[in-house]
Amino acid sequence: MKFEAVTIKHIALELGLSTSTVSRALRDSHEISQATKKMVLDHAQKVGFKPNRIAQSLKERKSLSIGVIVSEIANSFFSQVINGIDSVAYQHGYNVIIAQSMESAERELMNLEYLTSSSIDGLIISVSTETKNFSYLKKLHERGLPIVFVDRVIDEIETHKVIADNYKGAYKATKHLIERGYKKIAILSNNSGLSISQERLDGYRAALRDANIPLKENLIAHCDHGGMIYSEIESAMKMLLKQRVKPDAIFAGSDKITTGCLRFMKQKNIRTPQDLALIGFSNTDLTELLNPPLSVIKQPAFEMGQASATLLLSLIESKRPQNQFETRIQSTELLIRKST
Amino acid sequence: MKFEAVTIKHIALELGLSTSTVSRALRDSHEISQATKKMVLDHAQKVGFKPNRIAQSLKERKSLSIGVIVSEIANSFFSQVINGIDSVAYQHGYNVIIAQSMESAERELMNLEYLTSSSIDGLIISVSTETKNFSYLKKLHERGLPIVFVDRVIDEIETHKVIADNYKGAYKATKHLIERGYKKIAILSNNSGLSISQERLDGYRAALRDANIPLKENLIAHCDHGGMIYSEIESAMKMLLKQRVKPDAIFAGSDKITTGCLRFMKQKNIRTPQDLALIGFSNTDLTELLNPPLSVIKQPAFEMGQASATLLLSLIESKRPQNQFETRIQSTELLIRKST
DNA sequence: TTTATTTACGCAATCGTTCCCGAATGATCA
DNA sequence: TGATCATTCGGGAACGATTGCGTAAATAAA
Repeated sequence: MKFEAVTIKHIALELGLSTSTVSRALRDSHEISQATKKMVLDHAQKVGFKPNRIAQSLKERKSLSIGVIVSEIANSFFSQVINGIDSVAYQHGYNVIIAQSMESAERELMNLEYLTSSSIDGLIISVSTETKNFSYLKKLHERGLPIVFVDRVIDEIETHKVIADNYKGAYKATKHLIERGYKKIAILSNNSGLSISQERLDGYRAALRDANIPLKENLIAHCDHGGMIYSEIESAMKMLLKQRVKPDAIFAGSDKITTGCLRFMKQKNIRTPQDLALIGFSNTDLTELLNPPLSVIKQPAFEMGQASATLLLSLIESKRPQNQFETRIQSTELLIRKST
Repeated sequence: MKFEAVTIKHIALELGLSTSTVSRALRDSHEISQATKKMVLDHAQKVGFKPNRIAQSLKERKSLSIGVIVSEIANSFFSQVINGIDSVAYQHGYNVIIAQSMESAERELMNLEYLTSSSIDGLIISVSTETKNFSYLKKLHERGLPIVFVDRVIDEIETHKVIADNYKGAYKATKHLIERGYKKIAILSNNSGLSISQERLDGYRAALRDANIPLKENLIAHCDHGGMIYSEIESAMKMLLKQRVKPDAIFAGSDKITTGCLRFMKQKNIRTPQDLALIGFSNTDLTELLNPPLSVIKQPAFEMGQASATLLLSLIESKRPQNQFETRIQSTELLIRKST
């Protein structure tokens, strides 16, 4: 069914003017008399005229909307990031079109193709765990699509990036565990292909090194799907707990993995922190209400969203191709609670 | 900076054809020879042609995108709803444009005006707590914009609606509390203007009546901003606990309010369930990991999203104005855990 | 009065696609 | 052989808004 809208043509017809005059009057052009302007404006108001944004987009060759691709909306970190993006975009009159990859490279590509068929002016993306082939993304970027990476970045593509200080965050978390007296600290990391995983792993390694604790490779586990599937957390944990040197603390690499760990421990009646301490990256605001209240590394998700939107808009609205790009590293927060 | 795209015109020029022929070839029209089709298709593939969706939208008078307005994305219930909407929209080739009202009627109106300036084909909305004046929404609907309400509906506008069985959910929760032996059951409801609040309050009242427990008006409190502001939960709780007949159980009316209550009790060292039992509507998947594990009424958020998207698409794609509308009531689930 | 200048508006092209008409071609039939 | 058709393609007008350019009328300057 049709939604009949008032156009500039209707107004022109009813007022006995040309469409150009009406358009100019609405845009407050200096070459239209005050009298005509008032007449047009009043009439437009009366009939509830709203300029057709699609026609404007076609004419102006921009859509005033930005695309956002994240792995999952229903994830506290990403929903907060989106919140930040939305707040900035909204202020600047931009629409936000959201798509989820669900950690699937295929869906990510489809979303990408879909969003970029001239319907977005720029893109903010946090790549999926599966993404290995980023040639399509790279091609888009080379053809001039403004892109900003947030959280999970691709080093090979040179553009603005907004990330949390994963290295320092992981370092702080590990150091905290060490200071608490834990000796056998395992890490349950996200997919190893992800930038964040590498950075966090580096932080973990550095903290151990600085404390002269030897790194044990078999205390490092990965969740290839970022904890999207509970069973991978389960099997990773089982693997870790089967080791000869059983870990006394777990450092979890993402929101989903952190809560997944806690779920696993509860199921297996593993007490926290007595049997096994737990700390992890997380952004849910419920961590202090959990049992036990979780020690976490919290990322400034909302601010990261804001920063990426700001950077993207500057890219979109800059007249000439940009080649100076910045990587904003935003600091994380260590919240110490009962689980460590 | 510009993102130069390949158009049908380029292809036509390079192949020595007219734009009409190219267009028809791409759309697999019967009046184009197989040879020409193949030539066009191959070439389009080669140069990476993607039809400009904006131009298509203008021509076809539809945008293939649907608008979604919720109070807040970073709320587990709504993010799950959006997830459901997205899954259906995606399958049908529709974009989802998301906007948040942040429980503000003003922002809701602005989003509405923005989204409807010919850039969406339909709307799924869950109104804000503040929304009292829905005349603009009604006008849009009368002018033919397909609208589906989800969760928080407006009775006065006749269209498809998707809600959870709030009445029965609240009834079950209250009955459960009664069966557990609680006598003085308070309800901390959402904004009283909201449909869901009324339905839940009705269920609460009915359960008390059926158990011959007199209803005490001063055990009913409201959070006008839906728990968006923590202080309103705090003051409501303080009010309830100051009553002469102190409640022994709290029934919380929304996700935010439920966790807000728990937060309050933790702060005040009120033990759950010994000092005060707690049950509430909630959709976070962390409730069982909380301290104590929370008994909750869980809504089928994802399915509600799917249903509303399905209904909206049927509305959009129906040829003639619809006047038979349905209200889908989806059943809730009572999850009993330690907090009651 | 004539010329120059400003003011206020209309014409028409444009953005990229789609689609209604024609029209040319070759095949088919009476 | 001339008429009828199906096939295959091009011309050009939309969709709604914007804008460069042209121009009539009104005003100012000479």
